[in-house]
Amino acid sequence: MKSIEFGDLPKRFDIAEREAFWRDRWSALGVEKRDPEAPREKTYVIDSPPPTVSGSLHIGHIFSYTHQDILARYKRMAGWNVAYPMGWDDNGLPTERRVQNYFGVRAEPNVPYIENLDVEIERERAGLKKDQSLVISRQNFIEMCHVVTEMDETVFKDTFNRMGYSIDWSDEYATIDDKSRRIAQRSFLDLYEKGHVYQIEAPTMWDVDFQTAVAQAEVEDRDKGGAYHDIEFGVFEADAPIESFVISTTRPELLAACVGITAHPDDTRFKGLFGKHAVTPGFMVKVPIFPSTEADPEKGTGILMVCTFGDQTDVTWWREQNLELRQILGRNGRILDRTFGSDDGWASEDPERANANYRQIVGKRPPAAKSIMVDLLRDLENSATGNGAPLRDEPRPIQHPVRYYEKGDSPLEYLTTRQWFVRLLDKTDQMLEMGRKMTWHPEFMRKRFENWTENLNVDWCISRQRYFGVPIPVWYPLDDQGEPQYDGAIVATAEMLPVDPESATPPGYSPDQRGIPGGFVGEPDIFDTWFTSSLSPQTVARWGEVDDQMKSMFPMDVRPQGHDIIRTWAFYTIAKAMLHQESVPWHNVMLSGWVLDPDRKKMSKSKGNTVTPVETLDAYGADAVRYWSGSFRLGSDAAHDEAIFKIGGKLVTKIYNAGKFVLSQTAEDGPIVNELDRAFIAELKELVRRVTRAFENYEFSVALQETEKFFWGAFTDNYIELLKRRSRSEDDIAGRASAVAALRLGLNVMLRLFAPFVPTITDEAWSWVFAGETGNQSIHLASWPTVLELDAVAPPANAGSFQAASDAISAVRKAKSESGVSLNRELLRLELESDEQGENELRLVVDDVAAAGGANTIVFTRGTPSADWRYTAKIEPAEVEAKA
RNA sequence: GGGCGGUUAGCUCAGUUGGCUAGAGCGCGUCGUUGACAUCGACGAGGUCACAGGUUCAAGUCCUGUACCGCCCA
Repeated sequence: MKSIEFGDLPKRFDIAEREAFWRDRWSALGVEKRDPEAPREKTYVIDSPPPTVSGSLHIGHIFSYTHQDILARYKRMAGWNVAYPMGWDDNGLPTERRVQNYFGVRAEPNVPYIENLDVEIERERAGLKKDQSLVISRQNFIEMCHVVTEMDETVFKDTFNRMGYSIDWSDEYATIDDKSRRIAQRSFLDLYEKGHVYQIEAPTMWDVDFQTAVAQAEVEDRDKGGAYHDIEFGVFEADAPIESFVISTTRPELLAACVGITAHPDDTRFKGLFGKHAVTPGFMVKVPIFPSTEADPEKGTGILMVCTFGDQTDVTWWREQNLELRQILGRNGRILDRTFGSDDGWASEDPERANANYRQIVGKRPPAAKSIMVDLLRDLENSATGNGAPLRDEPRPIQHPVRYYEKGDSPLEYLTTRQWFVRLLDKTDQMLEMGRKMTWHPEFMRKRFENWTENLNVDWCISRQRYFGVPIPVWYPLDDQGEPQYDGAIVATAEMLPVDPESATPPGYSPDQRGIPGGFVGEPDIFDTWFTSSLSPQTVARWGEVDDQMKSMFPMDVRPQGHDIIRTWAFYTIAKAMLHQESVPWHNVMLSGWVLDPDRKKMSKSKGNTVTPVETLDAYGADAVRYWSGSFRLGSDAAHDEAIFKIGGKLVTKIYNAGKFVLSQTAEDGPIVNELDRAFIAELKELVRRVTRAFENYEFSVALQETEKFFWGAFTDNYIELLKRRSRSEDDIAGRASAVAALRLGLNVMLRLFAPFVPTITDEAWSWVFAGETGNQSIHLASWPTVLELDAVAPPANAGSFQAASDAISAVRKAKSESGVSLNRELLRLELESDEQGENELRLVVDDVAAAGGANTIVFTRGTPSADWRYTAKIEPAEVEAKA
């Protein structure tokens, strides 16, 4: 029997040094490697989230990534060929913003490309001040995005490695790399062929700062202060005012864009107006008055103006009532230069006055335009009726929800632009069906997916007017006037991918035809970043590539992710798999909660309450941080609690010390024969059963808790203590062999149960003896403990033996503690009071109890157990051995 | 306004399909400790399981309602 010399191991476990050692060792042993040749049914595929590369990881990332690594390590030990890839989501606005801030640059079209651009030199040349941005070409900008994402990826990778994540880096990808771009464009081609995408020029939600369209999923409501402005309109018949009414609006700056008036059909106050025309004050524009059930009689004055466009209902009314389009807001969020009385849709009863007023707001942003409009409406000259100033009262402040792009700082506007969409509204039933085919952990998260799907009201807008992303692989022919023919879109062919239509030439054209009449023009837009990241399963499985592995990897087994991106990442991924493969993308979805600060607030950079993982890692080590993460249920939010890192650290120390102790015990080889040892193994068997079941149900925190409880309680506090004498006995050779064998088996099994949570300390302890015994160089290459494996040990004569011994030794400790006798003092005689059953149960293991209690003899007396005890130990002061 | 989750010891959280006396860690108190472990051990105190009804032989657990906290959506 190989054992260790206790003194050979350091007194303390050097966490930082050993974690570094084991990271290298795992990678040398290829612990994380999958076998690409293994069949699908032996493979367990994790669709791990590619983190957004936009600066730094925070502790919330670590929390959820740890959950998936715990799963990966468990599945690997349980015999699966685990595919655990990692990607980087470097597309999109977060990266662009970071580049803007990091380098102090801004991209604009029609700026020449500079080779080997040195920002500092160019800034100096342009004479820019600190807060001014250097304007650069799109291509230079994209190059900088690559530089920044590579930098960030290195940092992220370091942290992931320090956490001991068993990521298979041979499956690494980035959403901007060639393969991802090819697969994203392939996705578009497939959707185009199947008729699932379309482009349309229509009002869409628009962020005026980023100057791009946004999708429903990226919109959030924010409660903002605003004000109702009561404005009088005239009602005209035969070009003369016959009556008037007052509307309430929070956006008087859109008055020039007013194209209609509406009120609820049952509203008796306004019933007589329907079918007539109103005239707007200030601009004297005639607009129809129509009924609509969408109008809320309780809101404002009950009658309101319809503008192009104030909100989503304006869009609906505009469409349904076939109203004029009078768009006054430009893509940059400023009021456009328009002329009343000039062409169609801009008629006015008094063009001169309209234009005089309008000129005052041209070029302004909505807030400035608003205050100018309010002043204009205080002017009686601008009344449509001659009844006095159109603004009837001072503005009335209110709080109301305003729609924002989640990453934006200005309210969203509705602008008519041409955008590409994926048709999803007609497929919500199929989406719900897909949702039901998957198991959600925890189950209630399915509801969030269903709610979102049921409430979807716009198709998925996938085009973005940005730079750093995957180009939409499309060109448009130019007619004789050089105008793009959008209906004749030319889609790239499969062989061309990945392709940038801004530089590549479409089939059937020559490069010199770009931009000239009769030639072509490339689509300048890129995809929504979710369009690419929603293909993570297809990307990892190399869908459509020469080394396509869809058959051995798809559908995947599990998608781990945060619950905040169910409506985006989960939703779109399910949509893509449905549209492309007519399948679910995975069988399980596993949702981690958030990390809250100790005041129960969500950690975020803006609040300044974030904790960086690196400082936590430095303080406690990876195993302790993993312990913290593993102790929370899926889906539930976790407080960032220093105390739990400390407990994790204590567990690491305890495993180290218990391991050292157990493996330094020596004995002849021999079977596990003693009653107490067999009873202990029987308990261990039950533990293995429970922990395995918990893992299979994705209940990692239960698995950890069960193992931990057994380890501290049954194993270290009781079993080891009960065996201390026998495991060193000089005369009970068989008993000693049995004790040491059972101790080792117990340690061996528990190390494996702990391994997914605390991979370093368990592998360290494993390496001392078990690695050599089993031939498994790492515990992470060893197999998961099974009940079958423990069946080799015969069952105890009495199933209650271990419990009885534990209860009895507790009673002895209690008695010693209460009579102030130190625990290791010898007793000449120990009296144990119990009922008959208690005595019988203890008879088989009484020697171990006596040894552990330091009692020379145990005498049983009869008593009736109460709720609190089965055994009562009685110690006479005279029977305590004097101190040596 | 709709949906979801939570409310258990001073704190952070467990509590499987309803079933003996509601658990753990931290904190607190007392005691102990030089042959695994001071990053320690033992023992102890501490809970009307948010509230009100109901189902049941039996409810922290199931049902109904209420309150508060949080999240998602409108």
